[in-house]
Amino acid sequence: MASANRLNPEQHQAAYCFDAPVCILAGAGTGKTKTITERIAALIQEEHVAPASILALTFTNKAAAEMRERVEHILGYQPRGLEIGTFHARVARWCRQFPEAIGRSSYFTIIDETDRNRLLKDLVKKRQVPAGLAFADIKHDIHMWQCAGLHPDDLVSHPILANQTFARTIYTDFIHALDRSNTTDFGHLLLLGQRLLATPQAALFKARIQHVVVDEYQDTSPAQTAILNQFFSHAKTIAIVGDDDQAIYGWRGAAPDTMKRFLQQHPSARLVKLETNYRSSSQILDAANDVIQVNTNRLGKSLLSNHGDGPSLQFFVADDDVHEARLLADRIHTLINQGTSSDDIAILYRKNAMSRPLETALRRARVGYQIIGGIRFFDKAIIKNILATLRLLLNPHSAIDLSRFLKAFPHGIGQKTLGQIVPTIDGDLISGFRALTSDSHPDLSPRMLKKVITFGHRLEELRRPLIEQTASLAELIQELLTRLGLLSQLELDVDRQTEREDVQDFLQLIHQYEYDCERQNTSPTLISFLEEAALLSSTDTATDATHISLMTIHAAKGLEFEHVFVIGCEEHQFPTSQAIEDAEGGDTSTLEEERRLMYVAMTRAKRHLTLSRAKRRQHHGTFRHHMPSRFLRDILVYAERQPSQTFGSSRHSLIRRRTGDRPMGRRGQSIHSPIEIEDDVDTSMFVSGDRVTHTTFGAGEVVGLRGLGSRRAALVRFDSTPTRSRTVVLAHLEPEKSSNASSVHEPQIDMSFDFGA
DNA sequence: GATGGTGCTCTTTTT
DNA sequence: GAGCACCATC
Repeated sequence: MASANRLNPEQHQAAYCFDAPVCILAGAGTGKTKTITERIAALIQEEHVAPASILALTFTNKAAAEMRERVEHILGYQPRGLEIGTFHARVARWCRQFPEAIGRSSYFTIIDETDRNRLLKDLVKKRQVPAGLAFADIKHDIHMWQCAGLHPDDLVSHPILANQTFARTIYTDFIHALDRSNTTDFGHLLLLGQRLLATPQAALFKARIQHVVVDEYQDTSPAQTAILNQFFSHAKTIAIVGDDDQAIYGWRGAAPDTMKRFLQQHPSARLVKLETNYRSSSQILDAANDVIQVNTNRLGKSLLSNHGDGPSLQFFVADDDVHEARLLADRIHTLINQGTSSDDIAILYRKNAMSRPLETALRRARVGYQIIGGIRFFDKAIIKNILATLRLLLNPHSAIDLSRFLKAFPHGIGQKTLGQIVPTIDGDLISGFRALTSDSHPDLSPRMLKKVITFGHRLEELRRPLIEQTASLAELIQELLTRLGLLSQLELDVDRQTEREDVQDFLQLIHQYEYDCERQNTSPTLISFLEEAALLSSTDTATDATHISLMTIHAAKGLEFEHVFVIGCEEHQFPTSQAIEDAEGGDTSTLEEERRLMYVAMTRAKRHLTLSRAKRRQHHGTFRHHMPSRFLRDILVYAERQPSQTFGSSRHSLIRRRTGDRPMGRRGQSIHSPIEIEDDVDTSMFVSGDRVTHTTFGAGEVVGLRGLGSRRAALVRFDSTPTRSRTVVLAHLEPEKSSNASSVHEPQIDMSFDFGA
């Protein structure tokens, strides 16, 4: 039992609890992955359980891969049939086994968020939208129903608000459209899984699963819980792992009390708390606890550091977002020069848009970085077009993919004709390009009809080699892209360098996929490749040791770094405006989630945690001023209650850019020398309202800023043509001499958070 | 039907 | 700062 020796007593108790369901409350950095991998290995090795009877569900593919690897490492061999994966990936696999049980045929496809929204929008357009109802609200309602595991049929008996009836209609249309086009989206996939597990076809397979392990249980939605319950009812052992303080997916339907409810549903369950933190210094944990302790209704646990003291936390205050990015880039540049490895450094932010100034600053400082999440490779337009083409050829019923295909590769058939041949609502069983070859289109002119039919036959021709798999996948796809003319088009166009590279990367990826399949003794089919592409999460990218990592806090969940920088610690950014407004209206749940998010961010750090804020930040082209985040205050107020600690060794030292007028006054405090900023030519030079002069158009006023390809531009209303604004390149603009416009935007209130001065 | 310019609106977070 | 709808033009 060598493996068990590596566990501490609590971890051991959690891993080896086989006689009752166990709820493992695992704080950040307490070795929960280790505990569950040991558990899985122990089931196989010591309890002699068949690997195929174990189902382990994780939140990301990356977590699943890591878990599988670690289990294999402990066992020393690859267990056969072990079901490890994300909810979505497992469910998709099961559905693929019994497609007809859920009203699908083989080769059903999974559409992504963008395509789903496009479909929803189309459906909304076909109906009479009630006045005052925004698309966002409809989308939100449907999303929430899907998370709750509710099918449109369930809504008949389910209480809904009066203003939700239209959304319900659209939801019904939406499900019909998915059924008809043999597709599904992320949300519906889980409902299909739920339905599948209730069918006789799945009974055998369902009974096979006898041991269930669920990671990140605090973030499971009711739709996911419903699937779990199908196994919980007969499973011999159950282990759920999670941390209610790290529940950050409420907007995806996860209730913050999910863990608590598991305990209520399983009265015999044992609660095991893992509270020894092996990751962070006590300074970091203390500060993180200061933030999280404000929340009410926690299951309650207190993390104790096993690492002891570390350096103090650091704070930066920057003038604006660009300045903040530069300060960080400088600091990181220095760290790396001093020998810190790049993969020990991460910058975390609340939302993706915050990465832009960072990217500029890091490039300038010659610091290699990679963005985890953000725009995925598979989200790039050119790749999406190729994927849509492949999906369409595989699944001729997919109207969504047909529409995208025709936009990407014009065949003289536009959206109008498409609308006439592809019925998206009501009745018709034919859709997608199968609709093309059917000859009953009374609305079309004979000329158009001929065009459409020819086109349909062409697609059938393109389709055949893919279905019959006459050559390797990579060859087939290369051939297809050649026949569509895409490759020659890209060759000819100088401006499409990036796209050319992306397509090459894509083909390379297919090669890689075929190679991987070969190694794992599975056959590389197009459908399995597409599925992997669809379900690959944005955070699954492999990390690279020569680059620092940039990501949202959500994407950082489960990761750890020696140095963590959390930027944008400002009211209305973090916490978000929405959370602040909700709280003012009496609903503190979103604010509590923001607080947990800060807790997650802070506990990613092992030894060095730096928090920064900018006094003003560019929003949609204009600057907005922000007060320091209340979370900063929660940390610092607490620090002040500890007067015995001198600053140099205290938990909270301070680095602040000297503004020249007021160096901070505390004894022993370190103040960095002033940091020079050179002026940059970018949009932050101008803000809306600035008076400018253009080399040809003369004087005018900036009304907006925008990007124009790789160049930056401003939207200017010129005095000579006051009725319309013009987009002009920044290089042609100069601030009008007398202008004082930007100083008008100075803050009315700036607490200039003096951190205990 | 395709294309290109223009001016709105807007996202937190993602499987 | 991007995506989108809308319009004018070819």
